[in-house]
Amino acid sequence: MSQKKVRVRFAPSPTGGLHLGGVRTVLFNYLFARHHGGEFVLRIEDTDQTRFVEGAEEYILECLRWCGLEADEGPHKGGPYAPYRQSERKALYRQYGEQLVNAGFAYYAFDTPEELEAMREVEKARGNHSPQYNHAVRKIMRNSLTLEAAEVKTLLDKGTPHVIRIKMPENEEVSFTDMIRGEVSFQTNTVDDKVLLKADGMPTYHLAVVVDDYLMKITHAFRGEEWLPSAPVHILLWKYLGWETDMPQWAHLPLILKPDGNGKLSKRDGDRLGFPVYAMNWLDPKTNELTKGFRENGFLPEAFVNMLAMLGWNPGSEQEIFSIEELVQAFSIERVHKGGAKFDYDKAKWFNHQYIVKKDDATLAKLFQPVLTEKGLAPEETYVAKVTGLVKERCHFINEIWDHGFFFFVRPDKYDVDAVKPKWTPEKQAFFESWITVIEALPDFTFVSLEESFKQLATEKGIKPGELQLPFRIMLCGGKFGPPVFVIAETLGKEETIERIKLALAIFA
RNA sequence: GCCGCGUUGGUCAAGCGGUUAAGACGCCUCCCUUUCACGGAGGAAUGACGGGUUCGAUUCCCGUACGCGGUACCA
Repeated sequence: MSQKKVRVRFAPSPTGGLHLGGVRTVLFNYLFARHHGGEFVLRIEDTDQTRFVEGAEEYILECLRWCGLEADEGPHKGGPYAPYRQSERKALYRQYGEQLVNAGFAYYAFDTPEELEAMREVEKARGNHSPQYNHAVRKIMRNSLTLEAAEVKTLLDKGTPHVIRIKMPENEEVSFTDMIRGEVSFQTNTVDDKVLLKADGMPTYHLAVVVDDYLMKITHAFRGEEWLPSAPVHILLWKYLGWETDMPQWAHLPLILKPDGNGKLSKRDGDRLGFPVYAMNWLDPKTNELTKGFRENGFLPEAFVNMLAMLGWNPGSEQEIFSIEELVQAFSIERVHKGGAKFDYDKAKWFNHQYIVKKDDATLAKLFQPVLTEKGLAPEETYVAKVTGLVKERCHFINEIWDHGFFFFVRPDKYDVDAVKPKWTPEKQAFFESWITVIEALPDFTFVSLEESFKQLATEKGIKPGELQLPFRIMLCGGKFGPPVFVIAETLGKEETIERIKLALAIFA
């Protein structure tokens, strides 16, 4: 066992919003690094210039910040292995491609896109379902393996567009031990000669990921399961570049699947089923299309992170609610489940509810403030906090504080009269009229004294207090909801309570 | 098609050769509350299929099925 310091990396390509699954990959990286006292680096894999999206990198950074999963090194703060954007490391890669060519592990290929297309057509016509540029095909294409050395030199000297491809060996088995799946192996014959360096001089993911993981001294590489099929290319590259002993340990994370049916969860599913898929709102600068995020939907980052941790990983105990510190403590990559997990929004809501209930009222009130502001309301902070404390038990989201407590801020604009009228009597009307005078004179306006006087007067008038409580609730809230009535009254205060009783009495009569 | 990975209730999942096959979400019933929620007590519901190996398979092996992923000068 080497004693190398653990270094992991999250390497997104900045092409859009950050998906749930991406955040989970970040999380697992982060937890693993912290658990082992290692470092977590953020590397931007922007080698495909045609897919560059304005603002995507900033968005990713902001997501990590919101989730509390910030990287120790990255384009935002530099570090000993800067730069952390592959586009800024462009000059680095070519030498490794050439080293590979010189060692006979790779070759120059001059085929034009048209020639490639023609080859595929021919292959398809021959019944080849998905033509590959492989050990057989490379023998009939235009590359440094088939061309005369002198011609290759001329072509190169003239600056002819070309790529560098890996030369996959024939009849070999490549295997490695995945931290989650155990031994995984591939036959090299089934893998094609992947492009390593593109005609524009940029490396492909395949080259860049191994060069940068090596240069950045990455010890453990976690990525989605969709990368498993190209693992043999990467393994071979580590070997061919002579870095085999420094190769990181791999772990291919299971996918997050859509709740209904099968397949990878996509933002489309979110739109379709009515829940967010991205961490935060993402506005596509090209299409102007807005994709909803967990943050804007009223999720607390701790809840979001906790929920994600339990999707594909479990501690082996019955504990489900974990602070980030507890996660760091408990996390182990071996306990990551192999199979994909269907995303369950109801469970996500449950997690958020747990955290809302736990969170202190003042903080919650602050997060809720924007909703109030948007409605043109500006109640006192302490009042908002008090209300929040009263209703949070029934909220799954921050925004729901309004749904469950709006009547603390505005008078009801409609009443559930159907719940009152059928059983309304002049006696009940009289009860409330006289109770107003009773509470007006109350020395203290607390839910205890309110309830006492309410029940006492009801008994005096020969009405069961229970029959009066629902009408009273509707007077204050407009409907059958909310915290205990007398607590509502106390919170509203004497004046407002009396006013609402009078207003409602006029309607009930 | 080919290659790879996977498969325990509706969902997340524990288990690592002998269990009444945990727990959570959701659902249902009841209690609490003359609102709703929280809380509490119950309930229904699970090892894809077929072969082995074994005294004994959810657990190990092999097939099959199904699902997913990959099969680009995208990551």
